[in-house]
Amino acid sequence: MNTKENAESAPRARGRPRGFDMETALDTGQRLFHAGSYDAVGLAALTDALGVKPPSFYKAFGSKSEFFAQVIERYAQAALALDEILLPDRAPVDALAELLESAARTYARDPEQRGCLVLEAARGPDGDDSAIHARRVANQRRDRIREFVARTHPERASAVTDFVASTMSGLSASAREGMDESRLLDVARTAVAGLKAQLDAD
Amino acid sequence: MNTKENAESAPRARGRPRGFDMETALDTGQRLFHAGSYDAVGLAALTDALGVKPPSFYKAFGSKSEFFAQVIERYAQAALALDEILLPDRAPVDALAELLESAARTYARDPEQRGCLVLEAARGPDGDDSAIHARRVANQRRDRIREFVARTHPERASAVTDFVASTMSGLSASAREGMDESRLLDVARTAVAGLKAQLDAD
DNA sequence: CATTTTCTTTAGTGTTCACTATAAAAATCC
DNA sequence: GGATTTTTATAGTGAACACTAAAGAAAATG
Repeated sequence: MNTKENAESAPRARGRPRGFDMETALDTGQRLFHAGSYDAVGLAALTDALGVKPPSFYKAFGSKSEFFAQVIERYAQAALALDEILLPDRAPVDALAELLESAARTYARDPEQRGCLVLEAARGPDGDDSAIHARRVANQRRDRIREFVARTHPERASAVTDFVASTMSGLSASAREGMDESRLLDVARTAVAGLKAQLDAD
Repeated sequence: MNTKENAESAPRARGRPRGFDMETALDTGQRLFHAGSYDAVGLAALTDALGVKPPSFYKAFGSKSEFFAQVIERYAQAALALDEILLPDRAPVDALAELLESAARTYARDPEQRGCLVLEAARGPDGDDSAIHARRVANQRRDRIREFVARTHPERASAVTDFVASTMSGLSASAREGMDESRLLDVARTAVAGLKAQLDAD
Protein backbone atom coordinates (compact mmCIF):
# COMPACT_ATOMS: atom_id res chain seq x y z
CA MET A 1 0.00 0.00 0.00
CA ASN A 2 3.09 2.19 0.01
CA THR A 3 3.65 2.04 -3.73
CA LYS A 4 4.55 5.71 -3.85
CA GLU A 5 6.97 5.93 -1.00
CA ASN A 6 10.14 5.53 -3.08
CA ALA A 7 9.20 7.75 -5.98
CA GLU A 8 11.65 10.62 -6.37
CA SER A 9 9.11 13.23 -7.34
CA ALA A 10 6.57 12.14 -4.75
CA PRO A 11 5.61 14.81 -2.27
CA ARG A 12 7.00 14.54 1.18
CA ALA A 13 4.98 12.52 3.62
CA ARG A 14 2.49 14.46 5.65
CA GLY A 15 3.33 15.77 9.05
CA ARG A 16 6.04 17.81 10.69
CA PRO A 17 9.50 16.98 9.38
CA ARG A 18 11.99 15.42 11.77
CA GLY A 19 14.42 17.93 13.23
CA PHE A 20 17.45 15.63 13.15
CA ASP A 21 18.97 13.14 10.78
CA MET A 22 18.55 9.49 11.74
CA GLU A 23 21.93 8.43 10.37
CA THR A 24 23.71 11.24 12.17
CA ALA A 25 21.91 10.25 15.36
CA LEU A 26 23.09 6.65 15.04
CA ASP A 27 26.64 7.83 14.39
CA THR A 28 26.56 10.09 17.44
CA GLY A 29 25.09 7.32 19.55
CA GLN A 30 27.76 4.92 18.38
CA ARG A 31 30.50 7.32 19.39
CA LEU A 32 29.05 7.87 22.82
CA PHE A 33 28.41 4.20 23.53
CA HIS A 34 31.83 3.23 22.27
CA ALA A 35 33.59 5.85 24.38
CA GLY A 36 31.60 4.78 27.45
CA SER A 37 29.23 1.86 27.47
CA TYR A 38 25.52 1.26 27.18
CA ASP A 39 24.99 1.77 30.92
CA ALA A 40 27.39 4.68 31.22
CA VAL A 41 25.62 6.75 28.58
CA GLY A 42 22.24 7.80 29.87
CA LEU A 43 19.40 9.24 27.94
CA ALA A 44 20.28 12.76 29.05
CA ALA A 45 23.69 12.51 27.40
CA LEU A 46 22.16 11.07 24.25
CA THR A 47 19.42 13.67 23.86
CA ASP A 48 21.87 16.48 24.69
CA ALA A 49 24.29 15.26 22.03
CA LEU A 50 21.48 14.92 19.48
CA GLY A 51 19.91 18.25 20.37
CA VAL A 52 16.45 16.81 20.97
CA LYS A 53 14.20 16.16 23.95
CA PRO A 54 13.33 12.66 25.18
CA PRO A 55 9.93 12.29 23.50
CA SER A 56 11.52 13.08 20.12
CA PHE A 57 14.12 10.43 20.73
CA TYR A 58 11.51 7.87 21.70
CA LYS A 59 9.29 8.75 18.79
CA ALA A 60 12.17 8.05 16.42
CA PHE A 61 13.79 5.02 18.02
CA GLY A 62 11.28 3.49 20.43
CA SER A 63 13.60 3.01 23.38
CA LYS A 64 17.21 3.35 24.38
CA SER A 65 17.63 -0.38 23.96
CA GLU A 66 16.21 -0.42 20.43
CA PHE A 67 18.41 2.50 19.52
CA PHE A 68 21.40 0.60 20.82
CA ALA A 69 20.46 -2.45 18.79
CA GLN A 70 20.54 -0.30 15.66
CA VAL A 71 23.89 1.16 16.69
CA ILE A 72 25.32 -2.32 17.20
CA GLU A 73 24.14 -3.53 13.80
CA ARG A 74 25.56 -0.43 12.18
CA TYR A 75 28.93 -0.89 13.88
CA ALA A 76 29.09 -4.57 12.97
CA GLN A 77 28.44 -3.75 9.30
CA ALA A 78 31.45 -1.46 9.20
CA ALA A 79 33.94 -3.15 11.54
CA LEU A 80 36.55 -5.65 10.36
CA ALA A 81 35.02 -6.57 7.00
CA LEU A 82 34.85 -10.35 7.31
CA ASP A 83 33.78 -10.66 3.65
CA GLU A 84 37.07 -9.17 2.53
CA ILE A 85 39.24 -11.11 4.95
CA LEU A 86 37.72 -14.60 4.94
CA LEU A 87 38.09 -15.21 1.23
CA PRO A 88 37.34 -18.77 0.07
CA ASP A 89 40.61 -19.34 -1.75
CA ARG A 90 42.70 -18.15 1.11
CA ALA A 91 44.74 -20.15 3.65
CA PRO A 92 42.97 -20.00 7.04
CA VAL A 93 46.08 -19.04 8.98
CA ASP A 94 46.72 -16.11 6.66
CA ALA A 95 43.14 -14.92 6.80
CA LEU A 96 42.90 -15.26 10.58
CA ALA A 97 46.26 -13.57 11.00
CA GLU A 98 44.94 -10.65 9.04
CA LEU A 99 41.75 -10.64 11.09
CA LEU A 100 43.61 -10.57 14.41
CA GLU A 101 46.11 -7.96 13.26
CA SER A 102 43.32 -5.81 11.90
CA ALA A 103 41.54 -6.13 15.21
CA ALA A 104 44.71 -5.03 17.02
CA ARG A 105 44.96 -1.98 14.78
CA THR A 106 41.30 -1.11 14.90
CA TYR A 107 40.88 -1.53 18.63
CA ALA A 108 43.64 0.95 19.41
CA ARG A 109 43.32 3.37 16.52
CA ASP A 110 41.10 5.99 18.11
CA PRO A 111 41.79 6.85 21.77
CA GLU A 112 38.12 7.68 22.20
CA GLN A 113 36.89 4.44 20.64
CA ARG A 114 39.04 1.76 22.19
CA GLY A 115 38.25 -1.90 21.89
CA CYS A 116 35.28 -3.39 20.12
CA LEU A 117 31.81 -1.99 20.79
CA VAL A 118 30.12 -5.33 20.15
CA LEU A 119 32.46 -7.44 22.28
CA GLU A 120 32.39 -4.95 25.13
CA ALA A 121 28.60 -4.84 25.09
CA ALA A 122 28.43 -8.62 24.89
CA ARG A 123 29.77 -8.70 28.44
CA GLY A 124 26.85 -6.86 29.94
CA PRO A 125 24.43 -8.55 32.36
CA ASP A 126 22.78 -11.69 31.01
CA GLY A 127 19.29 -10.28 31.25
CA ASP A 128 19.88 -6.97 29.49
CA ASP A 129 18.62 -6.55 25.95
CA SER A 130 21.75 -4.61 25.08
CA ALA A 131 24.01 -7.52 26.01
CA ILE A 132 21.71 -10.12 24.49
CA HIS A 133 21.69 -8.33 21.17
CA ALA A 134 25.44 -7.70 21.17
CA ARG A 135 26.04 -11.36 21.95
CA ARG A 136 23.85 -12.38 19.04
CA VAL A 137 25.74 -10.13 16.65
CA ALA A 138 29.08 -11.40 17.98
CA ASN A 139 27.98 -15.00 17.54
CA GLN A 140 26.80 -14.39 13.99
CA ARG A 141 30.30 -13.22 13.14
CA ARG A 142 31.82 -16.18 14.91
CA ASP A 143 29.61 -18.50 12.87
CA ARG A 144 31.14 -17.06 9.73
CA ILE A 145 34.64 -17.65 11.04
CA ARG A 146 33.73 -21.24 11.91
CA GLU A 147 32.26 -21.88 8.43
CA PHE A 148 35.35 -20.41 6.84
CA VAL A 149 37.72 -22.64 8.83
CA ALA A 150 35.47 -25.68 8.39
CA ARG A 151 36.09 -25.54 4.66
CA THR A 152 39.66 -26.77 5.08
CA HIS A 153 39.76 -27.99 8.71
CA PRO A 154 36.29 -29.27 9.62
CA GLU A 155 37.43 -31.02 12.77
CA ARG A 156 39.22 -27.94 14.08
CA ALA A 157 36.72 -25.28 13.11
CA SER A 158 35.13 -24.93 16.53
CA ALA A 159 38.35 -24.86 18.55
CA VAL A 160 39.93 -22.37 16.17
CA THR A 161 36.86 -20.16 16.31
CA ASP A 162 36.89 -20.31 20.11
CA PHE A 163 40.50 -19.25 20.14
CA VAL A 164 40.00 -16.39 17.71
CA ALA A 165 36.92 -15.21 19.58
CA SER A 166 38.67 -15.33 22.95
CA THR A 167 41.73 -13.60 21.54
CA MET A 168 39.65 -10.81 20.08
CA SER A 169 37.88 -10.32 23.38
CA GLY A 170 41.25 -10.16 25.09
CA LEU A 171 42.53 -7.63 22.55
CA SER A 172 39.44 -5.52 23.09
CA ALA A 173 39.85 -5.63 26.87
CA SER A 174 43.53 -4.74 26.66
CA ALA A 175 42.77 -1.88 24.29
CA ARG A 176 40.15 -0.58 26.71
CA GLU A 177 42.78 -0.61 29.46
CA GLY A 178 45.04 1.52 27.30
CA MET A 179 47.34 -0.94 25.57
CA ASP A 180 48.68 0.76 22.44
CA GLU A 181 48.65 -0.51 18.87
CA SER A 182 52.16 -1.93 18.72
CA ARG A 183 51.68 -3.94 21.90
CA LEU A 184 48.31 -5.20 20.68
CA LEU A 185 49.94 -6.22 17.41
CA ASP A 186 52.57 -8.19 19.31
CA VAL A 187 49.80 -9.98 21.21
CA ALA A 188 48.00 -10.72 17.96
CA ARG A 189 51.15 -12.13 16.38
CA THR A 190 51.83 -14.40 19.31
CA ALA A 191 48.27 -15.64 19.06
CA VAL A 192 48.79 -16.30 15.36
CA ALA A 193 51.86 -18.34 16.22
CA GLY A 194 49.65 -20.48 18.43
CA LEU A 195 47.13 -20.82 15.60
CA LYS A 196 49.85 -21.96 13.24
CA ALA A 197 50.95 -24.62 15.65
CA GLN A 198 47.36 -25.85 15.77
CA LEU A 199 46.49 -25.68 12.08
CA ASP A 200 49.85 -26.82 10.77
CA ALA A 201 49.86 -29.95 12.90
CA ASP A 202 48.08 -31.83 10.11
CA MET B 1 47.00 2.22 73.38
CA ASN B 2 45.28 -1.04 72.41
CA THR B 3 47.58 -3.31 74.34
CA LYS B 4 44.71 -5.36 75.61
CA GLU B 5 42.78 -5.90 72.46
CA ASN B 6 44.29 -9.30 71.60
CA ALA B 7 44.23 -10.78 75.08
CA GLU B 8 41.95 -13.78 75.26
CA SER B 9 40.54 -12.96 78.66
CA ALA B 10 40.16 -9.24 77.94
CA PRO B 11 36.63 -7.96 78.06
CA ARG B 12 34.98 -7.16 74.83
CA ALA B 13 35.28 -3.63 73.55
CA ARG B 14 32.56 -1.25 74.62
CA GLY B 15 29.46 -0.68 72.56
CA ARG B 16 26.82 -2.74 70.91
CA PRO B 17 28.21 -5.84 69.20
CA ARG B 18 28.02 -6.05 65.44
CA GLY B 19 25.12 -8.16 64.22
CA PHE B 20 27.00 -9.73 61.29
CA ASP B 21 30.40 -11.16 60.63
CA MET B 22 32.72 -9.02 58.50
CA GLU B 23 34.37 -11.95 56.76
CA THR B 24 31.02 -13.52 55.93
CA ALA B 25 29.86 -10.18 54.56
CA LEU B 26 32.89 -9.93 52.29
CA ASP B 27 32.32 -13.50 51.09
CA THR B 28 28.68 -12.77 50.36
CA GLY B 29 29.56 -9.55 48.58
CA GLN B 30 32.17 -11.34 46.52
CA ARG B 31 29.62 -13.91 45.37
CA LEU B 32 27.08 -11.29 44.40
CA PHE B 33 29.56 -9.08 42.56
CA HIS B 34 31.09 -12.05 40.78
CA ALA B 35 27.69 -13.36 39.67
CA GLY B 36 26.68 -9.91 38.44
CA SER B 37 29.00 -6.93 38.46
CA TYR B 38 29.69 -3.92 40.62
CA ASP B 39 27.01 -1.87 38.88
CA ALA B 40 24.50 -4.69 38.65
CA VAL B 41 24.50 -5.35 42.40
CA GLY B 42 22.91 -2.43 44.20
CA LEU B 43 23.00 -1.64 47.85
CA ALA B 44 19.52 -3.09 48.35
CA ALA B 45 20.68 -6.50 47.15
CA LEU B 46 23.78 -6.31 49.33
CA THR B 47 22.00 -5.30 52.52
CA ASP B 48 19.25 -7.86 51.88
CA ALA B 49 21.80 -10.61 51.43
CA LEU B 50 23.68 -9.53 54.56
CA GLY B 51 20.53 -9.09 56.62
CA VAL B 52 21.35 -5.51 57.66
CA LYS B 53 20.03 -2.05 56.90
CA PRO B 54 22.04 0.55 54.96
CA PRO B 55 23.40 2.55 57.94
CA SER B 56 24.85 -0.67 59.39
CA PHE B 57 26.53 -1.45 56.12
CA TYR B 58 27.99 2.04 55.85
CA LYS B 59 29.12 2.04 59.44
CA ALA B 60 31.06 -1.14 58.80
CA PHE B 61 32.45 -0.53 55.33
CA GLY B 62 32.23 3.19 54.62
CA SER B 63 30.77 2.99 51.13
CA LYS B 64 29.84 0.49 48.48
CA SER B 65 33.03 1.33 46.63
CA GLU B 66 35.24 0.75 49.68
CA PHE B 67 33.47 -2.51 50.34
CA PHE B 68 34.14 -3.55 46.77
CA ALA B 69 37.80 -2.66 47.11
CA GLN B 70 38.03 -5.04 50.05
CA VAL B 71 36.19 -7.73 48.10
CA ILE B 72 38.62 -7.33 45.19
CA GLU B 73 41.67 -7.61 47.44
CA ARG B 74 40.20 -10.66 49.10
CA TYR B 75 39.50 -12.32 45.76
CA ALA B 76 42.97 -11.55 44.43
CA GLN B 77 44.57 -13.12 47.50
CA ALA B 78 42.80 -16.40 46.86
CA ALA B 79 42.66 -16.60 43.07
CA LEU B 80 45.34 -18.32 41.01
CA ALA B 81 48.13 -18.38 43.58
CA LEU B 82 50.92 -16.69 41.66
CA ASP B 83 53.41 -17.51 44.43
CA GLU B 84 52.91 -21.21 43.86
CA ILE B 85 52.96 -21.04 40.07
CA LEU B 86 55.71 -18.54 39.31
CA LEU B 87 58.46 -20.43 41.10
CA PRO B 88 62.00 -19.07 40.54
CA ASP B 89 63.52 -22.33 39.41
CA ARG B 90 60.83 -23.03 36.92
CA ALA B 91 60.85 -22.69 33.12
CA PRO B 92 58.68 -19.70 32.19
CA VAL B 93 56.73 -21.57 29.54
CA ASP B 94 55.81 -24.29 32.04
CA ALA B 95 54.80 -21.81 34.70
CA LEU B 96 52.77 -19.67 32.32
CA ALA B 97 51.16 -22.76 30.83
CA GLU B 98 50.05 -23.75 34.30
CA LEU B 99 48.81 -20.23 34.94
CA LEU B 100 46.72 -20.11 31.78
CA GLU B 101 45.33 -23.59 32.24
CA SER B 102 44.48 -22.84 35.85
CA ALA B 103 42.72 -19.72 34.69
CA ALA B 104 40.73 -21.73 32.17
CA ARG B 105 39.68 -24.17 34.89
CA THR B 106 38.93 -21.52 37.49
CA TYR B 107 36.99 -19.22 35.21
CA ALA B 108 34.54 -21.94 34.24
CA ARG B 109 34.39 -23.97 37.41
CA ASP B 110 31.36 -22.42 39.05
CA PRO B 111 28.45 -21.50 36.77
CA GLU B 112 27.55 -18.68 39.14
CA GLN B 113 31.08 -17.28 39.30
CA ARG B 114 32.23 -17.25 35.72
CA GLY B 115 35.31 -15.42 34.59
CA CYS B 116 37.60 -13.36 36.79
CA LEU B 117 36.11 -10.82 39.16
CA VAL B 118 39.15 -8.55 38.96
CA LEU B 119 39.50 -8.60 35.19
CA GLU B 120 35.79 -8.06 34.66
CA ALA B 121 35.75 -5.12 37.06
CA ALA B 122 38.88 -3.69 35.44
CA ARG B 123 36.78 -2.99 32.36
CA GLY B 124 34.40 -0.65 34.10
CA PRO B 125 34.28 3.08 33.25
CA ASP B 126 37.59 4.89 33.58
CA GLY B 127 36.36 7.27 36.24
CA ASP B 128 34.81 4.71 38.58
CA ASP B 129 36.66 3.82 41.76
CA SER B 130 35.63 0.21 41.34
CA ALA B 131 37.34 -0.06 37.97
CA ILE B 132 40.35 1.98 39.04
CA HIS B 133 40.95 -0.28 41.99
CA ALA B 134 40.43 -3.48 40.02
CA ARG B 135 42.83 -2.22 37.39
CA ARG B 136 45.43 -1.52 40.02
CA VAL B 137 45.11 -5.03 41.47
CA ALA B 138 45.29 -6.55 37.99
CA ASN B 139 48.40 -4.56 37.18
CA GLN B 140 50.11 -5.59 40.41
CA ARG B 141 49.66 -9.20 39.39
CA ARG B 142 50.92 -8.46 35.90
CA ASP B 143 54.00 -6.84 37.39
CA ARG B 144 54.78 -10.11 39.12
CA ILE B 145 54.43 -12.01 35.87
CA ARG B 146 56.73 -9.53 34.16
CA GLU B 147 59.38 -9.84 36.91
CA PHE B 148 59.17 -13.60 36.72
CA VAL B 149 59.72 -13.67 32.96
CA ALA B 150 62.40 -10.99 33.12
CA ARG B 151 64.55 -13.34 35.13
CA THR B 152 65.25 -15.51 32.12
CA HIS B 153 64.01 -13.38 29.19
CA PRO B 154 64.49 -9.72 30.11
CA GLU B 155 63.94 -8.44 26.59
CA ARG B 156 60.68 -10.34 26.19
CA ALA B 157 59.19 -9.85 29.62
CA SER B 158 56.83 -7.05 28.62
CA ALA B 159 55.52 -8.63 25.44
CA VAL B 160 54.98 -11.97 27.17
CA THR B 161 53.17 -10.29 30.02
CA ASP B 162 50.97 -8.39 27.58
CA PHE B 163 50.10 -11.64 25.87
CA VAL B 164 49.33 -13.48 29.08
CA ALA B 165 47.26 -10.57 30.37
CA SER B 166 45.30 -10.26 27.14
CA THR B 167 44.77 -14.01 26.99
CA MET B 168 43.45 -14.11 30.54
CA SER B 169 41.05 -11.26 29.79
CA GLY B 170 39.88 -13.16 26.75
CA LEU B 171 39.41 -16.35 28.77
CA SER B 172 37.44 -14.42 31.37
CA ALA B 173 35.22 -12.86 28.71
CA SER B 174 34.61 -16.21 27.01
CA ALA B 175 33.80 -17.82 30.35
CA ARG B 176 31.31 -15.04 31.08
CA GLU B 177 29.64 -15.77 27.73
CA GLY B 178 29.26 -19.39 28.73
CA MET B 179 32.26 -21.17 27.21
CA ASP B 180 32.82 -24.38 29.17
CA GLU B 181 36.00 -25.61 30.79
CA SER B 182 37.17 -27.95 28.05
CA ARG B 183 36.83 -25.27 25.39
CA LEU B 184 38.60 -22.74 27.59
CA LEU B 185 41.40 -25.25 28.14
CA ASP B 186 41.78 -25.67 24.39
CA VAL B 187 42.04 -21.90 24.03
CA ALA B 188 44.64 -21.80 26.81
CA ARG B 189 46.70 -24.54 25.17
CA THR B 190 46.69 -22.82 21.82
CA ALA B 191 47.85 -19.65 23.55
CA VAL B 192 50.62 -21.62 25.23
CA ALA B 193 51.69 -22.88 21.81
CA GLY B 194 52.06 -19.26 20.77
CA LEU B 195 54.06 -18.52 23.89
CA LYS B 196 56.38 -21.40 23.15
CA ALA B 197 57.00 -20.10 19.68
CA GLN B 198 57.93 -16.74 21.19
CA LEU B 199 60.05 -17.92 24.11
CA ASP B 200 61.72 -20.80 22.30
CA ALA B 201 62.85 -18.57 19.46
CA ASP B 202 66.05 -17.77 21.37
C1' DC C 1 -8.55 27.44 5.61
C1' DA C 2 -10.01 23.35 8.23
C1' DT C 3 -8.59 18.75 8.78
C1' DT C 4 -5.28 15.22 9.19
C1' DT C 5 -0.80 13.53 10.06
C1' DT C 6 3.59 13.47 12.10
C1' DC C 7 7.04 15.48 15.02
C1' DT C 8 8.27 18.57 18.89
C1' DT C 9 8.19 20.48 23.48
C1' DT C 10 6.88 21.15 28.39
C1' DA C 11 6.31 19.12 32.40
C1' DG C 12 6.20 15.70 34.36
C1' DT C 13 6.16 10.01 36.15
C1' DG C 14 7.65 6.11 39.18
C1' DT C 15 11.64 3.69 40.29
C1' DT C 16 16.21 2.92 41.73
C1' DC C 17 20.51 4.57 43.15
C1' DA C 18 24.12 5.48 47.03
C1' DC C 19 23.93 7.50 51.08
C1' DT C 20 22.49 10.13 55.77
C1' DA C 21 20.25 12.38 60.19
C1' DT C 22 18.23 10.99 64.13
C1' DA C 23 16.87 8.15 67.72
C1' DA C 24 17.17 3.84 69.96
C1' DA C 25 19.50 -0.47 71.38
C1' DA C 26 23.25 -3.11 73.29
C1' DA C 27 27.37 -3.44 75.29
C1' DT C 28 31.31 -1.81 78.86
C1' DC C 29 33.00 1.14 82.52
C1' DC C 30 33.17 3.18 87.07
C1' DG D 1 22.59 2.91 87.68
C1' DG D 2 24.29 6.76 84.91
C1' DA D 3 27.71 7.82 81.47
C1' DT D 4 30.10 6.43 77.51
C1' DT D 5 30.81 3.90 73.39
C1' DT D 6 29.52 1.38 69.41
C1' DT D 7 26.05 -0.56 66.48
C1' DT D 8 21.31 -0.76 64.89
C1' DA D 9 16.89 0.75 62.84
C1' DT D 10 13.50 4.17 61.00
C1' DA D 11 12.69 7.36 57.84
C1' DG D 12 14.19 9.67 55.02
C1' DT D 13 17.61 12.59 51.15
C1' DG D 14 18.85 14.33 46.44
C1' DA D 15 20.07 12.69 42.11
C1' DA D 16 19.76 9.96 38.10
C1' DC D 17 17.37 6.55 35.45
C1' DA D 18 14.19 5.32 31.27
C1' DC D 19 10.13 6.78 29.81
C1' DT D 20 5.24 9.31 29.04
C1' DA D 21 0.72 12.42 28.83
C1' DA D 22 -0.79 16.35 26.92
C1' DA D 23 -0.42 20.24 24.21
C1' DG D 24 1.54 22.63 20.49
C1' DA D 25 4.09 23.06 16.00
C1' DA D 26 4.94 22.05 11.21
C1' DA D 27 3.91 19.89 7.25
C1' DA D 28 0.50 17.92 3.40
C1' DT D 29 -4.21 17.45 1.69
C1' DG D 30 -8.57 18.79 -0.38
